[in-house]
Amino acid sequence: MTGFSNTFAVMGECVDCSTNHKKRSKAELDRETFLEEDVENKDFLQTNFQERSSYSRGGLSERVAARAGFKVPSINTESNLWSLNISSPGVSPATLLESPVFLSNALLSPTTGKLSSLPSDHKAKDEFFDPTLIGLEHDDSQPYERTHDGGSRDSMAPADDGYNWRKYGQKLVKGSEYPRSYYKCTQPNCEVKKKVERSREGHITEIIYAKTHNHPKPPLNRRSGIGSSGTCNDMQIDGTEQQGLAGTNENIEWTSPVRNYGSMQVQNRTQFGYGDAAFFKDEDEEDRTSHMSDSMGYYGEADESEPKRRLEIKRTIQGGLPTQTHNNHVHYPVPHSISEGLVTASSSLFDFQTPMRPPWAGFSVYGGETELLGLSISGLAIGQERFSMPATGDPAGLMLQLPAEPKLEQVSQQELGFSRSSLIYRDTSSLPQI
DNA sequence: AGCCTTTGACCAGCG
DNA sequence: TCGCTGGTCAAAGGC
Repeated sequence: MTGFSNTFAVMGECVDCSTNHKKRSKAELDRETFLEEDVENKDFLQTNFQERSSYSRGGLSERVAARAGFKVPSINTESNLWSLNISSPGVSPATLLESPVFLSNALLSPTTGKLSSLPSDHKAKDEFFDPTLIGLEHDDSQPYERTHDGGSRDSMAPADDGYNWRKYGQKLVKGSEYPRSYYKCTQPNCEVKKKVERSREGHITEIIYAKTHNHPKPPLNRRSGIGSSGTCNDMQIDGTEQQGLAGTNENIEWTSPVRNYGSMQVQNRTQFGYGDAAFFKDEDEEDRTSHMSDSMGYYGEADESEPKRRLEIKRTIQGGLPTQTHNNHVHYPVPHSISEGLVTASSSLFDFQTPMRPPWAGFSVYGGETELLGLSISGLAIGQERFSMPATGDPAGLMLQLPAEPKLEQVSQQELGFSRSSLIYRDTSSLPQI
């Protein structure tokens, strides 16, 4: 396996975790006020799964952001927009979104619940985790993406998410340090646009997508081929059925009705789904539970009976959702899977909120500055192995720095039982408990 | 030739 | 009505 860049980073806004944070707008302050009030709600996640109103206003992402310190993808279902704040020098967020690290359940076959594209041997696994394929390899000499024509242009290519974009404008937006670039999907009749903000160093600080693609991703030999090169395109896919599924991860073998369900959700909501609470609005809890499992592609072990699984995934829900354990030590559902499919995205949230998850399937964020150090990311559990990378934290920006070499750990099938392909943010035992 | 970025101008919404 | 702001247009030029 080639080495990982040590500059891979996921950075979000730190919500009032230090007094040295940058000045914030009134809207941000108002939001924080709202968030502080909401901390009183211990079951906020469950609430958000059941209450569309708060969810659709982006409350969930903001709450998660408030608790996790990350600015997570937010969804505005009314405007059909979502935004992502992410900084990844040399790694396009879009690539990250599609990488196995963030794709989690996307690897599950919606039909069988199995990892449809799972390599069967070590070599294959290593290849699968080739960081060049998932966009984690980073050349320090290229702090940002450039167009593939050798970087002769001064411009930086938009975050490559597999689609072709044409820049049609750039503007320095008030309140933003950096200019905002406007891109349109070059596909005829596709109205998808995105706004990208980059820092002076070329780091993408924000991406906002609008609307959804009404076409599959173009072939790889398109003009702009950075980032997605080989990411997910080597798997079988029913291309005719992914119409409307924005950025469908080609790792998924869409062969079940779940595909249609997912497609419907994406078309009606947002390009990158995150959670699916609204879908369950009019359903009773059991149905909701069932749909959750469907939507997230989780079908449990192959030898489990459907009623048993239903009863189990229900007990989960009824058992409460321990989302906050201490004042400053919080286990949060982090949107680790920010892939372009709602099926995947919805599952990620559920994975993180469930108390059924194995003990390592948590993500801790500490309120103090130094406590972030030592935070680790355990990645995609694949087959019998788990991919993990110790990370160091940047207290100011919540930047997680990954070491050169990720670590593959053996993971028992039992551990993998609940969510075998989920990316796991794990708090290490070395982290201080407050 | 085609596709892209750049960039100033224009437009629409809002207070 | 006016100014501000974000978003878009379109001509020019590069690759």
